[in-house]
Amino acid sequence: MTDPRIERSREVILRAAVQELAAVGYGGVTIESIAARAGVAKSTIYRHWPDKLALIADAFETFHERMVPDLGELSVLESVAVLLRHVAEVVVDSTFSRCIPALIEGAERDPRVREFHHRYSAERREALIDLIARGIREGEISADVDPELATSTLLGAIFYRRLMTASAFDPGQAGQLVDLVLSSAPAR
Amino acid sequence: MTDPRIERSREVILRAAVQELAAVGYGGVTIESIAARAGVAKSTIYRHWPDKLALIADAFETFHERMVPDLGELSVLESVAVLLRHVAEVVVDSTFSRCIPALIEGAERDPRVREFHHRYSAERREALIDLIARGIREGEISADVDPELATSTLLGAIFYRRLMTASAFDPGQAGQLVDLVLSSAPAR
DNA sequence: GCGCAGCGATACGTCAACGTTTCGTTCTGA
DNA sequence: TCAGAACGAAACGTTGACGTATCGCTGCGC
Repeated sequence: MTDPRIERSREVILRAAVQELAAVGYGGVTIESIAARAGVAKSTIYRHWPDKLALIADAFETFHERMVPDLGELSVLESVAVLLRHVAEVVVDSTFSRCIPALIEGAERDPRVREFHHRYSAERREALIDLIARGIREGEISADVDPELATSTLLGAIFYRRLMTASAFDPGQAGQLVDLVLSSAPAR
Repeated sequence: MTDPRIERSREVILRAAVQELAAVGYGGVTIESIAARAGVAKSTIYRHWPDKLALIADAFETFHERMVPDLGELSVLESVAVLLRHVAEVVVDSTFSRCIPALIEGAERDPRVREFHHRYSAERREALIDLIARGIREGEISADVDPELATSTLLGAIFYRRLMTASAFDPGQAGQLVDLVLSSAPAR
């Protein structure tokens, strides 16, 4: 059998790494601070990961929250609202949310960070694009709506408020947001 | 008179600081790299600013682009489209744009950065909120539209694409975006 | 219970950036 | 022209983080 201490160490270190990322940002993370938070010797970390980025990437891969909730038998518009509300709740306050600025900045400078930042972002986006496309096929949403643009618009509202302003998006506004963007009969 | 060398040094250093910020990010900026880029001795920088953050803040204050273009006698919807197109152009590609991730990350960790990040963001937002409110008063936009929410939505679409995805918002889509969000007659 | 592998503690060398200081040079205003 | 201010160049001490290495100890599998 494989030594259970290995898995236990890995887990506590990965968790500590995500918390550190959320707390001090991508540029601020330190192997030593992660070790301290995890209650682990620095050497133990270097036994499992070659360097800092590998650890951070691994940690994020392990602990990022999949922002796509289970949608039951709801209508498309209701599903979109539920999904957006869920995204908003995560974005407004969660460990993951506090990692986002770190990821954005990291993605700007490091191709490896960029790769998984965009990958996880795309995962959320595609769920929504598919949903809206279905809504159009089923006649619930106007065919004038571009699913891709609408998705950027819906998610954008939530992330914009979190990243660029002092007041976060209120998850209770999710329905109102859906109405604004999707329940429309374009004038032109 | 005051020595002209002072102003000349300040200017070339501030410009170099913004360029460095755009190039390597908030966490990556180095006094020495700024000095090198500016063609100036490190001691000269410390003669004018007490520390790194003071310099960065000053530089950004000096060189950030005001993303609010002059709007002539256009209709409200046309004005919004022009404004969004301008924002998109700046966000897609500009020195300022490359500073945004750095600002977001900086704002997350440092209250002073947060203060001016939010301030400049609010400047853009308020111009748009006022415009939309005017559109509602003049009957060009449905009274069901919440100007604040619509603004976050419009700007959000642009920033979201820049910060979270691999493909930036196409400024040519500005009109389509306005149609989607504002040219609506809500179904409910 | 034995041997080994994983761990904690700790010390170490390296490096990069900080911010300071010094000193000779050059530019400026009076 | 001349005193003083600003600057460039360079050296310096300090700090903090990196990543490495050593060495007992302890818990694991067999």
